Amino acid sequence: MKRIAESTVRRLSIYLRFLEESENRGLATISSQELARRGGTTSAQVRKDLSFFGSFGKRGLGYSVPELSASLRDILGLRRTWNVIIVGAGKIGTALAQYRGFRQRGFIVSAVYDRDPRKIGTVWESLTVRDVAGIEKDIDAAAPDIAVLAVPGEEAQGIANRLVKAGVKAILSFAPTQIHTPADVTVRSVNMAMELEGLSFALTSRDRNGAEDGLDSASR
Amino acid sequence: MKRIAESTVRRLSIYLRFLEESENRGLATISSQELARRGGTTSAQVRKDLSFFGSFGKRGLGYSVPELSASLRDILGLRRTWNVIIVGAGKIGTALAQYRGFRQRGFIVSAVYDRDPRKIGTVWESLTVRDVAGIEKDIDAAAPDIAVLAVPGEEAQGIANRLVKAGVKAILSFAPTQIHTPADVTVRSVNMAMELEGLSFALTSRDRNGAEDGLDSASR
DNA sequence: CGGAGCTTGTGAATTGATTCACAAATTATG
DNA sequence: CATAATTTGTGAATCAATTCACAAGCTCCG
Repeated sequence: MKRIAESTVRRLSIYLRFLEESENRGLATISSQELARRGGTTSAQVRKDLSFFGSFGKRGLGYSVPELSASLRDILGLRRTWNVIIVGAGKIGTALAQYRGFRQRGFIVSAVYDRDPRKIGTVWESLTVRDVAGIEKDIDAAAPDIAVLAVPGEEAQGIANRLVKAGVKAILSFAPTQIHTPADVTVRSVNMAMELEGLSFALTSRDRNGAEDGLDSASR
Repeated sequence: MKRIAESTVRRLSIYLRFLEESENRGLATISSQELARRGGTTSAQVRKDLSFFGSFGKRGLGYSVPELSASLRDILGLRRTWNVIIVGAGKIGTALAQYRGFRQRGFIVSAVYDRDPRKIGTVWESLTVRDVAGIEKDIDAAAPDIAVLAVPGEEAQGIANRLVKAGVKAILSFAPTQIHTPADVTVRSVNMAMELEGLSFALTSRDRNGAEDGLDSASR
């Protein structure tokens, strides 16, 4: 099977979000044009993205909203639930553990870990914070699909190594540093510092060059 | 001036993070090779990225750690501080408002807004939550550089429109939906759902294709 | 001080992603 | 039922990003 670009997968997510919204509003069909408008891209891009996975539309008519929704959920692997653990019960970890959106989309947080004895044992919404020291044993037993890494930068790589050794194959990292893993482990990372610096760069170079005529309108 | 790719700017951030770490450890010089290893890229990529902005190294020796650090901070616009407001005092907004990393890197959170009367007036770390109804007046007076959007998806576009109309030129959005703005406003967005779905896709297609031989090692 | 050993900076080549453009399929209309 | 109006799916063309590869410059050592 052909390798799918990450940019394509990101856009599929965006299309799905909008399709679900359209589904709720009772729309029956939608064109690549409209999907593109809302996703901040072009209709050719939408069709190309979908074409990697099959042929979902009807010429002259567009796509059936519920059918395309279902297909995208299928492609993205969202027909099942995923077992997620969160490592790090600091500001971010706490916010994530309580974030409703996770469960809503089938990502079930089954455990939260920290190393701070003052945090271990505390309970949020039916989840007890566990000691990170025992995480390998837990991973062995529960085989979580995804680990969310919400620990300070200095500790991130060390914890990642332990997670990988214990068998975790997917990591969502919030650490401000780059995480290295073997090729069979997928890492996505959210780096706030990087995003802010991207904005800082944009604001600065705009000033430096005098009202740049750039033409980006939708984000990323 | 040539347009700089977003991917280049993202990498500059990564290089800077590692340079600062090296600076703290007292390293004097560093090669593109080493920078690449830690940034999960190649030495040619590092040199190309830097070449867009000038010539910072010494052949045969590498880059001076403090000099390159300073140059990158300069390029990224980090020699000054930036005035940041946070809109939405929910889980994410709260976590962000208290996040030390912001201030550390020169992003000063000057105000937090919400529309919930129960939240308006509450205080965290010397910041009082203000009524979002009056945000236009505040923006007029304080001219914040960056607005962090941490409101529910349904409200995000509406608030973004108000921010833009009031003069905000840079937005960091945490909304799960795409935000549209005029070309002169830069938007970066962090979309948790998208990241999780990316992992779900990777895990699923790995299974579907039977232990894919992909060769990604560092994240994004 | 001369040669060996590195490492940068950068055009050229390659690889990858996006956009174009159009035939084919479908619906709507009179 | 024929014609006009849409809209998909997809090779080909273009545009963008990455990698290659090597001359040029610097350091170090004997």
